[in-house]
Order: sequence, then structure tokens, then C-alpha cells
Amino acid sequence: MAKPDSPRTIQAVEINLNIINFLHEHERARITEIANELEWTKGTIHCHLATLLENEYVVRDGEHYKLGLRYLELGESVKERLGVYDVVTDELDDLAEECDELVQFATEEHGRAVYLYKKGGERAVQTASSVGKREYLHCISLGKAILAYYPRERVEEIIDEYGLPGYTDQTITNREELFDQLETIRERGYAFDDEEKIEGLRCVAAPVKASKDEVLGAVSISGPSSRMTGERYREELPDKVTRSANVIEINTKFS
Amino acid sequence: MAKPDSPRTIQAVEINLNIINFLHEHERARITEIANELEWTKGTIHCHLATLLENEYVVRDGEHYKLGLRYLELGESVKERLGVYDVVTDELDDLAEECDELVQFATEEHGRAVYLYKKGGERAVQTASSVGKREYLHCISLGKAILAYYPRERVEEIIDEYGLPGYTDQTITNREELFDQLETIRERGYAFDDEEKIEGLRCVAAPVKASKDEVLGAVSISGPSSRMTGERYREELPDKVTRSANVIEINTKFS
DNA sequence: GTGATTGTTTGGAAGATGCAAACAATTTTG
DNA sequence: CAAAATTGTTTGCATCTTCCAAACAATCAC
Repeated sequence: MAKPDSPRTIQAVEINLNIINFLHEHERARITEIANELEWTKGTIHCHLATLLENEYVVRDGEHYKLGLRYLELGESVKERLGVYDVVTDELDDLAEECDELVQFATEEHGRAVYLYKKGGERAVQTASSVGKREYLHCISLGKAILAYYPRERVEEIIDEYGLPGYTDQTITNREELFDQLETIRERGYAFDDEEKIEGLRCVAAPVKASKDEVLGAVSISGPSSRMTGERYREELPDKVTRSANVIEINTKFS
Repeated sequence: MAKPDSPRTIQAVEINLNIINFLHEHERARITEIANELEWTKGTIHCHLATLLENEYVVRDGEHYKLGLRYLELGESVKERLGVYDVVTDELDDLAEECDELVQFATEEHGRAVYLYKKGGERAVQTASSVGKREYLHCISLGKAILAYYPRERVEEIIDEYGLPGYTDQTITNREELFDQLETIRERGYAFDDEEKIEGLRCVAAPVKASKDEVLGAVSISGPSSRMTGERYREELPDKVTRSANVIEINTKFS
């Protein structure tokens, strides 16, 4: 009757992950608050939190619950596993100072870009994005720089999953147009974002590669369109961002 | 018949947390490996991993599974919630350079010390401890500095839970002796560790307080007993560590 | 090519889990 | 200050999950 839903998914775990996510978004929360929002009974949430407490994944603070330091530990573990984190932060700090614009590093996971680090120069634009923020790949320079080095089938898969939602009238919403541009990016070595996600914001990004066609992530520079013009936008910054990407590549190989 | 185990705990969630913990310890693992180690069937582990994948808490890498970047996001969230992280790292970097010894910051959670940051000077001792590492409170300077400002009942609770395990013949294993020393620490403002956890290692620690009797954590300096002697051990370093703790206190209040 | 691994998918039985309701303990309200 | 409305906690219970065992396809070992 119902579609044979394999892979089967476990309800109790999903409830629990939702609680974790709720605590992530709210910093601290009480039982009824969570129960109301997630639409499970108080008793249920109570048991779930008791389990998390027992295993020390969560902390009580009077009547409130908060995420525990174990997540700090797990985060650190993921950071180490990435193997590029320290190299990236060092290099991006330099790049940010040199350009005096917002510079960022992101990698792909589950078909979207995940920001890992950002650093703003003094007059840099402020964006909401920070560590862990997720974004579609097709509409940002970081994403296009990464996609350019993925096999076509993988890119198709990702488009099939998320589509090509438009944000401004510059966003690429056409499949073939995207593939054309990815080809150009691959030849040229870096990607532009000309107000494709946010009006008035231009970016350049270059991929960080582990080998001929394995991409670790990408570095980008973002700034207001008013400052991102002419030779600076078309040559100077692409050059800088590419060089930074290369520095990261090299330092990653030797560590 | 069985003891009325409330708070009731949810098995499916515990299995899941064990999987997460396994991936934390092993970086990457395949299904059967996890199933054998945790003693559940392949099918069960499969379903659990499918749920984690679906919710993007875990990543597939061919036949292997790894923790996802979401844990980086959660870790960052916990860091921000702490509110002292950046202040601590800045100050400890300075302190490490000034002393040329290992300096650390830890806080208490679930009755144990959790290390949040460490920085080694050039000739500093190398210890296994790093971010997220847990340690009993009674046998390290950081722990005693924290306990000294806890109400007696809370300290009793913690001892009841973990006991006072001995590591060297200097470890405090007697309840009253511990309370005596905590009193001294409270009067003096800092705590020593004279080879109480590790032979040949001496430490000094000072608490970082949020208010009169709320402790945020503690800062410590550790070094080989050969270098930690006389006036340096008894005055110079206690002075430095106390000053650093104060700097953190003040900077925390104004941010 | 055969045997032994994988990971995946089933059906089904047992038992865990989520609900509803009552609990005590606060807090809010009139 | 009492009444009313919250809170978190605990219980018994019905039912729906969940975990197991077994069979499956797909690799891998040799």
C-alpha cells in the first residue's frame, strides 16, 4: 500500500535529531517549548532528553536544556578529519587583509555548499553566512568553482535533487547554460558570481584541488558591485584568489 | 521486578549515539565493522545510518561512513554559547608565549573537567589532552581551582559519582583532605598540582569567575617538575596564571 | 569459478515507544 | 492568599516501531 520505503528510517532517531536541531537553533529551551514546537507529547520529549543527558550529549541548566560540550569535541574531530582547516584559516586571514574584502572557504556536502570559514577585511561586506551555513551550488561562485570539476552525472544528480532556483534575474536557471558556464570555468580556472544570488554583490572563486579532478573546496572573494569593477574584478582579484587556492593546495599536500 | 527505571531511556537513541561515538573514534567505518563492535545486526546499523544520512548528520564515502559537517556547525554553536572562547584563545596564546610552558583552559560539565583549549610554548611538555578531553576534577589543578568555588553539596555529589581514584601517591584520595585543600585554594586564589595526576608534572591553575561564586572555568600552566621549582613554581607562575584568569574575566564581561 | 565476503532488503514477532492521564511542584492570576 | 494554570515527572497500556533472522545481489578472494 504505502511505497516500500527502503531505506527504512527510524522514527525515534529522527525525533532525537530534531531535538538536537532545535537546541542548536534556540541555544536553550525547556521541555514544553520543544514538545509544542516539534509536536510530540511532553512525556516523549522528556524521555528523549533523559537519554541525551545520560549520555552527556546535553546539559541541564535549571529548567532549560542546552547542547553539551561533546558537540565541540565532535566538531573538532570533523575539523581534523578535513585536514585543511588550519591551512585555510591562515591563508584566508592573509587574503582578507590583502584584498580588504570578504573572503570565504566552502566545500560541498550532500549536494550543497557548506561554509567552513570566513574573514572580513575592514571595509568588507557583512553577510549572514558563517560556519556551517548551507547554500545551493549553482548560484554562488564558490559552488560553481566546485561543480566545474565534478563529473557531469554528479552535477545532474545535484540539479535533480535541488533544481535551479532563481534569486535575481542573473541567476542561472537553465541546465545547459549552467553546463556551458562550468566548461568556461574549467578552462579559465576560476568562477564569477555577478549578482546571481544577491543584488549588488559580486564574487570570484577558485577551486582547491586535491588531485587532477578531486576538489576539496573553493576560496572566494566577495564585495559590492561598485567596488568590483573593471580590471580589479576581471583580473586582479581572480589572480589573487587563484593564488590563495594554490597556496592551500600545496600546504595541504605537505601536512 | 526490575527496578522502576525512570527516567526511562530510549534504546534506539542510545544505539544511534553509540554509532556517532564510534565514528568519532574511528574517523571512518563500514557497516559490518560498526555492527560487530557494537553488537547489533548489520540490518539494524544499516537503518540507523540511513536515518543519519537522510538528515545529513553523516556522510558516505564509498563503503565508509564519516561524521558530517553538521557537527562542525553544532560545535561552533556550542562555542558561541560559551561566550568566552575567543577571549580564552587570545589570552592563552599570550600566556603560552610568556611562560614557554603548556597552558590550558577547561570547564566543568557533568562532574568532570573538559579541556577547551591548549597552547604549548616552544619547549612545553606534550600531553595527550586536547579539545573535548575529559578528566576527573580532584587530581588536576584546573579541577581543584573550579571545585574550590562550588558549594559543598555539589562537590559531594561529584565525589559520590566518580569517587577519588588515585593516579600517583600524591593524588588526593581522602574526602576531608580534599575539602581542606579546596579551602586553602579559595583563600589563596589559585591551585597547585604537585605530580598528583602524572609523575614528574607540576601545574598551577586559577579560576575564571563570572560572579562572586559562579565559575566559568580555569586556566592552568603545566611543566616538568624539574623546571617547576622554587620561586617560579610558588610565586611567579601563580601570579601569571591569576593575571590571565583576570584578563579573561574582564574581557568576558565586556563582550 | 567457487566460497566467502560485502551491503541491502524483506517479513514478522516481540517489545520498545509514544500517548494519555494523573502526579507533585511551581508560578501566575485574580 | 487561595485558586487556577503552568510546569516537569511518572505511570500503565495499546500499538506501532524496531530489531532480528534470513535471503538477496554484488563484490571480492583465491
